[in-house]
Amino acid sequence: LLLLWTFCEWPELLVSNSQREIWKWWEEEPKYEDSIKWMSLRHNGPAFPPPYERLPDNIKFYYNGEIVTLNSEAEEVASLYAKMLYHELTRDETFCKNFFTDWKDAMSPEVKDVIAALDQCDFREMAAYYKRKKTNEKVQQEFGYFFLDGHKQRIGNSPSRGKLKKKILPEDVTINCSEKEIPEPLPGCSWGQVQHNSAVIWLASWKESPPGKLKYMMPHANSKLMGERDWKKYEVARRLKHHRDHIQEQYRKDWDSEDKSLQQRGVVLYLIDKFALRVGNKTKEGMMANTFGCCSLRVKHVTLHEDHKGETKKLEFNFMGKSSILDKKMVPVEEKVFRNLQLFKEEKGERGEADLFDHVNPQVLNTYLKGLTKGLTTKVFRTHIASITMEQELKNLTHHIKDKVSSFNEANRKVAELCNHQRTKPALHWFELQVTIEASRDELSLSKKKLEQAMQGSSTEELKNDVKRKDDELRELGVNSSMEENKQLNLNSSKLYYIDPRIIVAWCIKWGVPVEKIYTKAQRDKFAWAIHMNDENFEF
DNA sequence: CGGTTCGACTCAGAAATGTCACT
DNA sequence: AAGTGACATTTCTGAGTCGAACC
Repeated sequence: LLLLWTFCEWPELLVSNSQREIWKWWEEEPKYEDSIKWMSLRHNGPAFPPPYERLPDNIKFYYNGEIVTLNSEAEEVASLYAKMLYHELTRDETFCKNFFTDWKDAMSPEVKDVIAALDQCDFREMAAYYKRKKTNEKVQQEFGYFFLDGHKQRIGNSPSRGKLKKKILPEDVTINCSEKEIPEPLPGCSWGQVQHNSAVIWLASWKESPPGKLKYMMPHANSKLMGERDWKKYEVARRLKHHRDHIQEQYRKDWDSEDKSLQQRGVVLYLIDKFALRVGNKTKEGMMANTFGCCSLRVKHVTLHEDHKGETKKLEFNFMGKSSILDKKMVPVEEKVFRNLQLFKEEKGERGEADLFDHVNPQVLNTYLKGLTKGLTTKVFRTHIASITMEQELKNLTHHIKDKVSSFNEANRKVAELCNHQRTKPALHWFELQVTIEASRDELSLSKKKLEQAMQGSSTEELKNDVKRKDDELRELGVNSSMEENKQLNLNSSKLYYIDPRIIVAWCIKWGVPVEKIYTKAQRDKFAWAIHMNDENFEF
């Protein structure tokens, strides 16, 4: 399960330093059908890092205190572990066990005989070497480009490095490009497959092994291919306003339906329409914590409060959502929804583990929604509600607050709250903390020593205080290391994925706020289409 | 034909990196 | 004037959605 290398830097070949061409694709008439994504697509394929370089002679690996010379492959694998020696993961039993098993496979028989336990291995010299090397080298991480219909475009994610996965070779990679524009693989290698599929936008793909999931090399967010989709996404979300009344009317009727699946669909749709929940596909039941969305909610995730704090009919959500972020909130609901939920829970005998909505699933919902208007699916509601809310909040807040940027952030915060976008304040890294504690302990013992020496002499009061203070500091560090994580709102996700940029651009023009105050460089590139439209009167 | 898996995107917070004011 | 530390921005890649293929 080891990935020795994976794709990383892009060859500089195609990178020119000349001024960046701005392709105003949003001003052009569509030249081909929706289902065709490109006419020509040229790129160099993924770049592979150079082969492994052996450690210099002065850097040793020790087993049980003795120098052991590893064979090249075993050393390469060891270097992966050494590089993350001070990462919390190296304390994880399973991680170490897996690593050790895989590492042994890479060892020569002689080395294998010697190395019997991971905890007798001393990687510290190697770790120090790589830490030095990393800071010295300052690897130039230049992004690559590809050519779409003759225009230069950036490539998106440069896939992971240094993770424990299988080595990816050109033979594992499928290239997607124009005919006659096939990139050169590494000398002596060949691509696994080459295809010319203009119905998709990816440039290269490969299977990650494990877990066998497909990975893609995709265009950058600021490219035409991605921007176009983004624009389209907001257009669909915008159109929902013409259908929302009808949808609401319909689901209110469905609450009274004799048909269980209609009745449940009605309630689920209400929850999605009111509280911007995700649809909730089935998630893989592995060792990972199960997460939930609207359709997959269990009985225990919803608590009904008949009379909560003097108000009536409140619903309490409490479940793990996407990325294991806790969704916990108390919301008012309409009488009939309340009664229906009560019924659904009773039907399952209040068994907490039972599925609350056992007669609907995401496919059923989307099939229904697609029938109402083209492109409508459940996730559109989140986009729609977020954008509508932003527009409304901006209208309400901007007049009252002198600082326009703060009022913007305030509106943004409301949307983030709605979408339950959280951010975990990172606790001090385990290792860094250990180092700090270690240093602190050294200081303390030094002070103690000084104190002892001074005992013979006179003025020891100051030194005594010093010892006491340092002792307290050390104790404090110990407490902080077990500090509980504290959750805060994260405004970035909603800004990047849910709020129509044209709303923001219009607001900027109206209040004379430079777009630069709101969007970062990368964000301005991503939303170039919206910024260039420059429509002050835009209404979502 | 209903459920499950697969392929292709789309969204997610954390980690890594950059910046800037202050020593 | 190089370090440092708080905060901002960018990168990374896992975790969702959803239509289509498969069975």
